[in-house]
This record gives sequence, structure tokens and C-alpha cells, in this order.
Amino acid sequence: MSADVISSLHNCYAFRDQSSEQLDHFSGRFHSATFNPHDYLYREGDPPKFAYLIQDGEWMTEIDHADGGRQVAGFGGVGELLGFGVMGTYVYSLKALTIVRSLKIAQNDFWKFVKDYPSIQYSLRKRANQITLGMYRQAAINAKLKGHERLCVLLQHIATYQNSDGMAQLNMTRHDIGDHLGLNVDSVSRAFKKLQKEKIIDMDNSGRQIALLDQIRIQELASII
Amino acid sequence: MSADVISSLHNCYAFRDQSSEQLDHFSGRFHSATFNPHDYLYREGDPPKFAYLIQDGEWMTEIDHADGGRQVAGFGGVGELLGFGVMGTYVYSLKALTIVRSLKIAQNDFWKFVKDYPSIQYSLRKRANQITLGMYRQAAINAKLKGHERLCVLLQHIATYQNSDGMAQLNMTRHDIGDHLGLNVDSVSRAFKKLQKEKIIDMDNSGRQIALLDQIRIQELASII
DNA sequence: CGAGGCATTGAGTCTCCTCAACATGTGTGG
DNA sequence: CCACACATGTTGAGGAGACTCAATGCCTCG
Repeated sequence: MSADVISSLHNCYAFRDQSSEQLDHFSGRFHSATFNPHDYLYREGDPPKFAYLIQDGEWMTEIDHADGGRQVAGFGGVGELLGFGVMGTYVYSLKALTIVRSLKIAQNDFWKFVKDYPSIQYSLRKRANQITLGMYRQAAINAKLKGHERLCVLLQHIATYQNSDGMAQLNMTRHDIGDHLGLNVDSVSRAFKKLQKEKIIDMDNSGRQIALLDQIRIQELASII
Repeated sequence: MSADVISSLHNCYAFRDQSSEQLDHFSGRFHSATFNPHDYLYREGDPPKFAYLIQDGEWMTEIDHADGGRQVAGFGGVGELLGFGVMGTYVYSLKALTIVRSLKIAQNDFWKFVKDYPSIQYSLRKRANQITLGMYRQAAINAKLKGHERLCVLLQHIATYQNSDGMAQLNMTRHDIGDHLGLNVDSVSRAFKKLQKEKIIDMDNSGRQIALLDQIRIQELASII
């Protein structure tokens, strides 16, 4: 039971450098939490109670705008640590796309953990830098690439975190994809159709199961050139 | 002399909570550095030697892409602390737009400072969160707004950090602006022209001095709605 | 004076958005 | 069990906005 927790912590970038003994001291502070598809782990604006370590499943982060518009910040999978910001409230919502198994830890316990083992600080800062860089990249992607090219970037990303060779299982809607890539639903649909016509991808009838037929071409289209 | 350093540190978000005695311990580690317009304080990819606190002047941060393309991450002014990332190299270049007066501190000294006064950690994390949120916002702006609307967002930002009521002095080129907003030079020029024709802004002959004639309308256009 | 960087402007083209119609699947209430 | 609302997705027509390409003017610097 605790061994499962420790093994999950070891697989997270933040705690990778801690010894099993160190993790053992804190493993009792983590508690399992499971969510169904479309559940929110937390919502933008709520006071931050817990940080979450994703053990299994897929999720998306979203930020609402005043008018009902929405920015989908990102999609992700296993091993990410989320919700430990320092802004007084959660700054984005975290939503389950599939069944999500997670370990949650109270903010106070989390920061005590970090304080006791300062090397975690370094890992957190490093990850924060990577995420910020990723957003610079996304801003450039949305600004410079065409719709079907942006889609290639996303398909590569999904195939990577799903670790499923040459396949991408889309657990989000076309609307979600559009809000991430800065396209409307119609344009997302047309972008898929274009890649399919050019035999770069193939789709099943549901439109949710994508075969990446020509990964070299996908890589080319996804490059910021 | 040292009083000048301490006063500058006090005006920076990261050191605002430190006592004058605490700052005094470290003020000797900061050294003045002045840069001319178009100078780089540091370049993307270089090993990080110093962190910089901007005392005076304006700057921009940029990230190069493989092909010669470029993402301008942002423009800014006085009081910002830059270059203390943890990625092994600087992740973006920092370029002076005007004459820039700064205080630089060696990375080792900076992190020793932070270690001695952990509340600085908190400020740094908070600021990092704000910057990441700002990039989410920029991604949404570039994805959803029209050219002249994006320009309004930028003009508001510049007027804010220049703290010059109803005016914006553009110390960057149209090309820089385009690389920030995801537009090409021509489109930037047309966006200015459009705002000018609609009497929302006025420009001098140089095109570098912008009067914000209708700030209410600018606010409306800049809103993500 | 000439070269090069910066900025503007016009013509033509392409991408994406808007709006509308339509298909499919799911859940709810009569 | 059927009728219906609703969410999701696809497709087409028309138009707005941004890009490409080219020409031109201004300014600075050697």
C-alpha cells in the first residue's frame, strides 16, 4: 500500500532524487483520490487545498475568460504534479479526461515536505521553467503555424505522453482541441480532414482514434519553421 | 552608493520583505552594469553567469527558432529581475531597447542570498506563476484577437510600465512588435494605421510616439471577449 | 553618395471564421 | 417505447483578416 505510494513518488520528477527513507517519512501524507471523466479535480478560483500527483489517466487544464471563452492550457498524462501554486487560489481548473487515479496531499504538508528536502525546490523551479518555456512555444505555434500544422504538434504531444507507438487516442472533444490551438470547432474538423486526405493520419469512425501514418511528415509539419 | 543599491533592491518584488540589515549583508555582491540600446545583457544558450535587476531603461526577451524565426517573449521596464533560471543555460536572450542601468549578481551569490532568506523563494515562485499566467494570456491573445486588438493590449502594457499618462513611447521596431504579437511587419503597420484612422491613437512622424486618444476604446478592444 | 535598416502602402491570394444545415449518439420524460 | 432536447461532429458557402510580394520613401552611417 505504502509501497505503491513510494513507487509513484519515485516516478515523479519532483521526488526522484529522494531516498526511500525520506519518501517513507511523508508517504503517509498522501491519500488516494479517483475521478471520473469530466470531473474537476479543482476549479480556477477555488482556495488551493491539495496538490495532486497523477498516477493514472489523462487530464486537461483550462482557464476561463470573462465572456465564456476559454483557454485550454494543456493536456497531459501520468506523472505530473499539479495544483501547488502560490497565488491564493488555483489559477486554472484541472479536469479529468479519463478515469484519473491520483495521490493528493494538503498544501501545508506539501510545503513542509519541500522545506525539509530543499532539493525538491530545485526540481519544482526547473519544472516551472520548462512549463513557461512550453507556453512561449505554444504562443509561437498559435501565432505562426496553420491549423493542420498546429494539430500535428498536438498529435505528437499526445502520442508521446500516451506512449502508444504511432497512435493517438483523443479523449478530449474537438472543442477542447480548438480552445487549445486557437481554432474553432469547424476548423479543427477541417484540419483533421486535410491530414486524412493527404494520408498523413487515419481516423476510425468515432474520430477519436488516430493512426499517425506518416510520422516523418508530421514531424516536418509540426516544426516551427 | 550602497544606499542606491539597497534602495533598488527594496523596489524589487523579490527583496521587498527583507530588512535593510539583511539587504546590507548582500548589497556588496551586486555590481552596476550599463548597456546601450541593442546590446544583449545575455544570450539564449549562454551559461548563466549573472542575474540582473533592472534599475532604469527598457528591455525585451527573445527566443530564436531553428529557421531564423523568432519569438519575442515580452517587453518590460524597471524593477524586473531576470536571468536566474535553473536550466543550465539562459533560455531566452535579454536585449536592451534603451540605455539600461542594472545591478548584476553572480548566480552563486544570488542563490546563497535566496537560501539565507527563504521568503525570497516564495516571491520568486509567485512571480514565476504570474509570468506563466501571462504567457497563457498571450497565447490566448495571439489566438483569438485581431491584429489591431492585439496591438491595443501591447500599447496598454507599454503605457503601464512607462507610467506615462496616455502616451506610449515605442522603443522597439515594428518587426519586434510583430514577433511578439504573431503578425508580420506589414500587418503591424496596417494595425497602427487602422487605430489611427479610427482616432483611437495618434502617431508622430517617426511612428514611435503614440498618443492613446481613446483609452476606453483601447480597453474594450484589448479585452479578451 | 550609396548601402542597409526601417516603415508604409497596394494588389492578389490563402486561411480561417461565421453562419447554416445536417447527422449521430445519449439521456430524459411522457 | 417513443419523442425530444442536447451535445458533438461534419460539411458547404461566403466573407473578413492576414500573408506574400513588390514598390517606394525616409533615415542613418560609413
